[in-house]
Amino acid sequence: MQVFQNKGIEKKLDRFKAICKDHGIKLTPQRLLIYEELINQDEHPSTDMLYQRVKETFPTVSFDTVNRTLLTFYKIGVAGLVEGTGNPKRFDGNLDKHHHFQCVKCKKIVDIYSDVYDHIPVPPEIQNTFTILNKTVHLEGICTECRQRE
Amino acid sequence: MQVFQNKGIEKKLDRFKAICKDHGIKLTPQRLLIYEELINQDEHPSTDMLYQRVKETFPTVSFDTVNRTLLTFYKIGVAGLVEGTGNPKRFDGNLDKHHHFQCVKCKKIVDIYSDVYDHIPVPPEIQNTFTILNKTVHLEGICTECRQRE
DNA sequence: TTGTTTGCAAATACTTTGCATATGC
DNA sequence: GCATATGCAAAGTATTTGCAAACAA
Repeated sequence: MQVFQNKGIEKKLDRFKAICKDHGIKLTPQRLLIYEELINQDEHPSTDMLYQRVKETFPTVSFDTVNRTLLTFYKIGVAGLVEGTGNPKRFDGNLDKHHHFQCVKCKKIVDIYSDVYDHIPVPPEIQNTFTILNKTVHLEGICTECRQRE
Repeated sequence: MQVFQNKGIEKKLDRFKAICKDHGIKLTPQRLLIYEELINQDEHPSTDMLYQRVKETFPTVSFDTVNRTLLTFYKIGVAGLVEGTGNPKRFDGNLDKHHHFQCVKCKKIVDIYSDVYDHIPVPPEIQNTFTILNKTVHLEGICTECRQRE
């Protein structure tokens, strides 16, 4: 089981390195570490959240590098950017097709996997007018913890 | 036709005034004007966009008041806040159930009305775990103008 | 070696807060 | 008259930019 998990990470790392090469982007230790920390998390971190983590193993890294790196990752398609109504930006290392639920109280974001959501149709008028690149369902509400806390 | 249009606006204004009263919120000329400008627009304005407009008929209004007012409107439920990945916040005077398409190039937001989208089901695991308050579909892509401009 | 990346610092953008004055109710 | 709202200014947070030194290729 452990082996499979590692295999998955190795695979992602290889893919990551390939994408960097494709984009003429250098493989620095900072970038590698930031990438590893990002895919290691499921809390959809902001730059600061990730900076705090990365600093632990790489104390000299700057907030700035983490931020620029995440934006670069987003641009070259190795990271996602979560939709929402507030600040700061929240990133997503999970590129498998999925959707989100966000708690309006604690701002927690939870991944939702749904075949139905993946295949909702694009209305024909839209299909013909725009080029659709992405399609996501966003659920909003109150999570169990916050409901109990009331 | 013109009459119907005005009637719709009158209706909204009445509803707006009622909601303000319910929330113990005073009806100031600024608020009234900001509300009118907001429902008069379909470009999902940011505070600044709306401030520019409001200033034309009310030159002494401050950016600050516009911003605070929009946030208040959101809180009492007379305005929506558009989901997205960037800044600044974009508001929405249209409270009819609808969804959005956003152009990744020019950031334009277009309303989408779809019965199918309005009725997508909530996955049972989610239904049982969280209280769902809102459910929207977000499409992203390239609009006609931006495609031609390439 | 060469062009990119980093870390730092400063600048900008966006949002929020505090407070005296003005104003709706 | 009283409590809230406004306008202003300042502070706070988030994001972006410029640049010299460091580094991957």
